[in-house]
Amino acid sequence: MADRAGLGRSGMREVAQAAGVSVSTVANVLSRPSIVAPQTRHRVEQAMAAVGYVPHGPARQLRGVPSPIVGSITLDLANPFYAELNRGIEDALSEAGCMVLACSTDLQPAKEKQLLGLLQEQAVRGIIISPIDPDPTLLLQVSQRGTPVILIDHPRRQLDLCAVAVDDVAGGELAAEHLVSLGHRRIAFLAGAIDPGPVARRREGVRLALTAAGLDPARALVDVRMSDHHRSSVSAAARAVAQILATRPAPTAIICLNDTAALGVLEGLDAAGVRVPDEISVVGYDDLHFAARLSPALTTVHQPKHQLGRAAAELLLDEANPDHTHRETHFRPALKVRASTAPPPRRGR
Amino acid sequence: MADRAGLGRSGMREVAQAAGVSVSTVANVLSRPSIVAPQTRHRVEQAMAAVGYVPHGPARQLRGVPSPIVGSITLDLANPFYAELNRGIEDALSEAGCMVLACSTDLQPAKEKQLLGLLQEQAVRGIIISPIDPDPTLLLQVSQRGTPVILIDHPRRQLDLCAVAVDDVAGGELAAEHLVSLGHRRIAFLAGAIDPGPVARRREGVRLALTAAGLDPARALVDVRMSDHHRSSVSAAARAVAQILATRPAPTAIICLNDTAALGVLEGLDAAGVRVPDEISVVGYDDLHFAARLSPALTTVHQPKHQLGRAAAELLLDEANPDHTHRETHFRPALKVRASTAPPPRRGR
DNA sequence: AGCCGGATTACAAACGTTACAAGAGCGCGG
DNA sequence: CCGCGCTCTTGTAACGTTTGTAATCCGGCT
Repeated sequence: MADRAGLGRSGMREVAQAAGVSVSTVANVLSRPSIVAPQTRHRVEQAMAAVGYVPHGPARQLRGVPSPIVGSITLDLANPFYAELNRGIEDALSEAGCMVLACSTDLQPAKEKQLLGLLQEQAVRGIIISPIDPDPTLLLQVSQRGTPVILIDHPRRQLDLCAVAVDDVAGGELAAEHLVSLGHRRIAFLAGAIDPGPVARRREGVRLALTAAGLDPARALVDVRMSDHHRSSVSAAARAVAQILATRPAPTAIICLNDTAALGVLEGLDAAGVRVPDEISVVGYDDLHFAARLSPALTTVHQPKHQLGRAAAELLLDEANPDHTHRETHFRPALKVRASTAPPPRRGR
Repeated sequence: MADRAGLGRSGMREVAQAAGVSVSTVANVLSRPSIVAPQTRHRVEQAMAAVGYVPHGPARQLRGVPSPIVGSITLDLANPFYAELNRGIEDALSEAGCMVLACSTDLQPAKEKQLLGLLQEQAVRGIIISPIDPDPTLLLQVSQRGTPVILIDHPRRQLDLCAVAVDDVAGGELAAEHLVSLGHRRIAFLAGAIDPGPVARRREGVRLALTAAGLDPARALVDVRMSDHHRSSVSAAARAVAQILATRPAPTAIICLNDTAALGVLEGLDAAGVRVPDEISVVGYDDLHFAARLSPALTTVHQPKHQLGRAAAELLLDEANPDHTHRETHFRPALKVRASTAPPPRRGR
């Protein structure tokens, strides 16, 4: 009766034996306690405690119970943006007794493909993905094979999948409109070596805003790319600064693909002795915790990271619902104006 | 023969039928291809592609194949420290085809217990945990029941478990010695509402260093605690600043439990018009990406976050090894001196 | 005393996979 | 021409659950 922990795992069989009942009675205690006589139930419960019974999830899955595990495929789970996103997913899932299996692709389509395979094999409840591969056929296949897929920040077109997104074009527009209204006429857009969809759309938003302001994007917009060794994105950005400073005519503002890159940009500008925002303005993207505390405080585009994850998880959980229909949840970005942006310097044409 | 994706999942039975062989032959193609005649093998492989076969992990597990899933239980996966840690875990695991199931306890022992249960049920390959509950018996039980447990930053004593740790006492000492050598004689230690082991040990390290310097900890060390609504740790810290500033005699330096809190402290000091480091010095902990870019750049204690996770995952993977012996991997913290620390102001006694 | 119904509990099959033992087919030497 | 050994394939049982159906027990009724 005491807590003698049998070594190794014990299953219903051991419990049944210890309680002097059949395996199915043990099963009944677990899944339909009401049909078991109270006395028997107690005996079985005591036996479960005595042998240290832990139900075996995989076996249950085999019998059709859905897995409590949800896969999350992002570019990098250490990136604070995705870390917050995953946390939002986790919070929504935990209310349903589910958990996040967090995976990083490091922008490599091959890795993404491999992860999709692994997750399918695990028969997860579903997959939430920020796709790097623009081709959606694989995702559709996964979905058709029975693993629900929720897209994050991917243009869904008429795909038969659920999605959550924040409007990246609008985000780019916000940043550019702000700079234009301050008087900037030549703006650098700093991106990585490869453009995930969201970054490309932000650039597109910038382009649209410039055009709308009567500027010629071909002149007003300077494209800069970092050599993206994914982990050291801070220092890569610092190196990109040199390139921007060497451009003629010189941009008077930089829009960065995210706050982490902006961090590196500020560092690089500081090292180069260029003052922000007096000599050049800097805009970030994401509004991470530290953005407001940088020197100078970073003007950036806010994204509802936690809510985004939560919404994705909620859509995923709803897929179990028999009358579920695929749909899309939208969020709007918001500009946070802080100290890193100001009118361009006078001599800056 | 074409890629007609059957809706829903298909198993070996469907493959066998499509290839005109028995289920066991399909199984052989998968697990011991060499014993299958090349011609048959090709036929089966084509059939697998045709029906879109995906192996069913849980069923394999039932037959004894270990799960590729590893649980990671930390205080908060959105916290950059743990996000980096998880990334280290993921990197080591991915080399072995494994994945991280990332969970947050939010400092609640009850949640930790619940997660341990869920992970056990999933029959994960093992669990890597930064425990909040100081009582190790539950963890030992989990381990005895067949789920390997790796501790992170937990005093292992003679527990029969693997562990990785960075020496928190030494970290506290580093911070305090630095401040003492600058001339500080009254130092505030800012902690959360509850102390996880690591924070308590850092405080202990500070105390030891002060004593070693001939100071009386009862006078030289001021304990301050934040009301810890876990998510808004930045603003909670800002509020704690008021409390510190009101203390008499006034501390001339603050050691924060982590960089995130330091972020809030800098913000609060800024709002209160107190200059750092001229009027007060601030030391962080963790050395997160942004620490070097704060204003002023934050002096902090560096922890090898990624390596810590990697080491934990490697220990866990080694548990499968038949001649595995439980052991401990140690790391040393390192002080990063930057601009947020300086000698105390003159009048500050 | 035999039978019935309700309340409990037991049996058996199935989920998708693996591994072992056993079977089928075949060429070769005796 | 038979049987042997070889290669390749298949049948079968088992992993720990769940679930539908059958079996058992009981008291009460006729």
